[in-house]
Amino acid sequence: MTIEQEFFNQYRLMYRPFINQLNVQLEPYQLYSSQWAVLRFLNDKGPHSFVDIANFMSIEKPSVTKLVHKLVELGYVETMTGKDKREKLVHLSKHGEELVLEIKSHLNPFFEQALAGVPKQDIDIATQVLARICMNINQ
Amino acid sequence: MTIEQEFFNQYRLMYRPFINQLNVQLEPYQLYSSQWAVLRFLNDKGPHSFVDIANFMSIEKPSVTKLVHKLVELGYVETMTGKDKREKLVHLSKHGEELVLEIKSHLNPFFEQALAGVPKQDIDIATQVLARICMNINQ
DNA sequence: GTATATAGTTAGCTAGGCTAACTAATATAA
DNA sequence: TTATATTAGTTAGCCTAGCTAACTATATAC
Repeated sequence: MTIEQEFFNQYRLMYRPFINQLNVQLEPYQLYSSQWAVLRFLNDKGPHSFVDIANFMSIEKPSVTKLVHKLVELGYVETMTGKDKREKLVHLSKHGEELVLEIKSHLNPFFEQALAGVPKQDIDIATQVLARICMNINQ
Repeated sequence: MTIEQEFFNQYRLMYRPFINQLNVQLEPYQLYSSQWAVLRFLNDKGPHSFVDIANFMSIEKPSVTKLVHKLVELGYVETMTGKDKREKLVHLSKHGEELVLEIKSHLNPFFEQALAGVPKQDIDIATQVLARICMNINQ
């Protein structure tokens, strides 16, 4: 088994336990991890269109429609017309902004526990490896 | 944003592009990535029961039933009675074994390209980080 | 010998995506 | 300037990849 194979094995092996635990953490807020990903994107990068969200998350437009409409329903985001009459910009509502802050701090202990015993330097390296793979795959 | 948050953001951001590309690579073999995960497990770790597969993959038994039955249908795995009349051991068929070898070598260029420009040492560190997280989450 | 636990199955559900086909608005090219 | 092509978002209906609840058959414990 090559070290590349080993890496991707391990990557995939981690996915389900991680997502399951993340969903447990998010349950008190009645959010699923995919919805949380949208909220975090809007919080980190500001208001964006449906197409922007689709591109960032590597999903298709109809999937974004569903996610955003659900978040609108929950009152966490709002939409406004964008640079022309076709485009809609999605942004966090007041309530959504507060929620994101609350969830971020709620998740921190979980993240820290998950990375317990891992040197900060190694976390940085691993993050850079993941980012590089994204770049390599998407170009 | 803490470095832990950054790591998990990046982890999740990579998932969809990676799985999409992996499924493209597996398409010639009429396999989905989840089915491939089962084949690889059986190849790497030898014959195992349905419960073993469920535990290893962090999924539930009924999900394993579906996956394995499909692989039996495709002729890639076979089942035999295990250590008592309840247990069934799943193992690769002759055809399945050949296929795994073929797919592994087919995937190598994809994995190498995805990790292009990443020092071997960093791949190792990243792999260990992922393994450690699995351990931390599952204990 | 009865209660409990374990392995696998079945039925039916959900999250989280997808494609195809559509509308409305905008941009481009003849 | 109109006809054509492109873009943003939506709708309908599908699929993968999981899930829970309830079941059967077998094995274990008391």
